[in-house]
Amino acid sequence: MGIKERKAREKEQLRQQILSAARELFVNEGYENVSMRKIANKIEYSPTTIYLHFKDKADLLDSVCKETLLNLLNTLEHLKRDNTDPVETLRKSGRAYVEFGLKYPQDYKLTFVIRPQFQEGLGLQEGSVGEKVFNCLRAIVSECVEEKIFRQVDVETTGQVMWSAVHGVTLLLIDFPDFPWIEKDKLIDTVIHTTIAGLKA
Amino acid sequence: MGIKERKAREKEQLRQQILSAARELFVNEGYENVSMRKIANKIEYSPTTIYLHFKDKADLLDSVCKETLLNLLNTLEHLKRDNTDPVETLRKSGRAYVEFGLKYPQDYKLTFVIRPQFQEGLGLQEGSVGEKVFNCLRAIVSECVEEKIFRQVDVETTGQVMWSAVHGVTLLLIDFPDFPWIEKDKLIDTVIHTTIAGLKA
DNA sequence: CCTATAACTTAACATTGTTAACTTATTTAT
DNA sequence: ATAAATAAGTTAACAATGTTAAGTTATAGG
Repeated sequence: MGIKERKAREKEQLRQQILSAARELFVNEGYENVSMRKIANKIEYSPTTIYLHFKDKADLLDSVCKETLLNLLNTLEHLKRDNTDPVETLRKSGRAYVEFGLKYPQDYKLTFVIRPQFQEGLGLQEGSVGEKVFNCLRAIVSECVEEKIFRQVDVETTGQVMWSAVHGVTLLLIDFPDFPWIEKDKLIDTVIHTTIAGLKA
Repeated sequence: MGIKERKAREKEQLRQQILSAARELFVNEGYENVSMRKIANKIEYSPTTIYLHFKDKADLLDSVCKETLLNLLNTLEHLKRDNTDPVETLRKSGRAYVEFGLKYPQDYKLTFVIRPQFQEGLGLQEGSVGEKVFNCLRAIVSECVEEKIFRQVDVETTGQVMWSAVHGVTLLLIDFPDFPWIEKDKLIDTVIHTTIAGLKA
């Protein structure tokens, strides 16, 4: 019965092929400027083959974003954590978050801006990767809160404030590259530093 | 010679008609889902007439965004300012900024997210409305800095940190309406409060 | 060997942004 | 007043888009 498994493997392989072709094109040319035909050409299949693996273009985007979130999750979870200083861990995580966004700007925008527009009503459903990412942030924040380093008792509030800050600076730097920003690294550090300072009593 | 002026007036009138039809459609159905033909139908002209007033669809978007920025500028400039307390003015401005974004979410996204994607390389050119908006923020921030209320001497840094915070929370609330946010007003206030607290010594 | 099923393609549909060519009306110059 | 020029607007067409339905081909199971 190994023959059925080979088929399944081949199918999964093609799925991955489509996915990585789509990602590459989305990232380089922007979601709107990539047609199903372009993706199909790249993998040397007919356009309709894609529809055997993905419901439509939005579904394809969805899958690409899921991968991006997995990458982000992986990045955040594998940070060297200083167990004696939770605030330092939070700072590092914030830094890593922004850096991730700037390293893969199109991926970041695809995931956190474009996708909500096309796939509306995504509220962090149970078991989703997005939920895991936020849980990761929640865990780090909660350590800081539990040790009463922060004024704010509420873990949710603290986490959401932190997310707002890093999300904001990431998107501004991506979307307005020609704006007269101060030195980029200084801005990122100051945003994170300021937010953490503000969260302390 | 009043005849030429009438013509010009009529032309301007049609331009405005196109513009407001476009805005309404963009806002209700999203930039991508609005075709030139749809706009043309709405104003009862042929599609190509639009091209007599606007270079292309991106130019139309540009003009819509310019209006949005003028609205935002107007909102910010007409805030009742407490001249004895610059920090309170900053707080109010931040609040007004976020509220503006949430009141016209599609306009906000169009201006600060979609437009940079289609009209890249817009770096706050001289005399632009965007520049005026940022100058407005700069002025408020600089009062706070000059009175040495803030740790940070640099006006630019302070302003950009503040912008990051309000931009971040605005977009998150717009893009993920189903996320389990804490109470919306509390989040906005906490973001602004935290940032300002962090900016103080 | 036949049949059912899976994998894939071809052809078609309506819709998109945009351009070129055409018509019609109005202003200017002679 | 009439011819020429200009402006305003339309019709028709282009290539490209996402997606579906129908058709083809090869392979698996009985």
